[in-house]
Amino acid sequence: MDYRLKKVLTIGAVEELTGLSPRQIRYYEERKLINPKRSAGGTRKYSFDDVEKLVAITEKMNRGISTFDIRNEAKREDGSLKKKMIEGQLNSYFKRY
Amino acid sequence: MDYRLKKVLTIGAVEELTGLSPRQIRYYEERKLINPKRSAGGTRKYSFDDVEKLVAITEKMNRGISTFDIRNEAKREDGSLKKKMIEGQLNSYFKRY
DNA sequence: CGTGTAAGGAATTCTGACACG
DNA sequence: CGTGTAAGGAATTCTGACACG
Repeated sequence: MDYRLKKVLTIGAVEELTGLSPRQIRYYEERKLINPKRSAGGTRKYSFDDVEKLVAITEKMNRGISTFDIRNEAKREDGSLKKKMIEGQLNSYFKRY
Repeated sequence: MDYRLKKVLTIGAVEELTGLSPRQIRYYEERKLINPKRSAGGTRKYSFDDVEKLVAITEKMNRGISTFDIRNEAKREDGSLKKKMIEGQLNSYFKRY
């Protein structure tokens, strides 16, 4: 019903809206961070909600958080947020030095 | 900004959302009832707003109103609504008998 | 781990035209 | 007038793999 949840966007549209490459978008799907539908022919279909999730994912990736941790964060929906933030900081640290 | 105005849907998505054929969708564009954008490669890109317009157009077509009159209606934004409704009834009449 | 890329194929869309009415 | 369809081509997307690190 809500436009935000309609799975109608092609990967090209998502690419344009998020700035991410198709490779990254497909990879985040492989890591279960997003869950597009498929057309009868097999092409992926995303929602604007997926686009928003990808933007949030991108921010976390930039902070050095792994797809694995992002996945867990998403599942816990929040929970031990502080612990995760520290992990993020640590990951970020090891990446930079 | 608003999802409703983003030109990101392919004609296939619009087909699915409206139930119209690609032929019909392209024809309504030719008659200036909608105005999709184009990708760099030339594929049409529609918004959810376009989808809503198409649904409204479909209703009017079913009442026997011509694309020409629908176009005028859209331009006047309302105006002589009664007159138009009568025209619609007449068109509908001639189509049915 | 996260992402780029070349490869070959399949799905999607495009245009212009003929058809019917 | 409004819409279907076959035709040929171009744009878009898909998967699996190799590469780098």
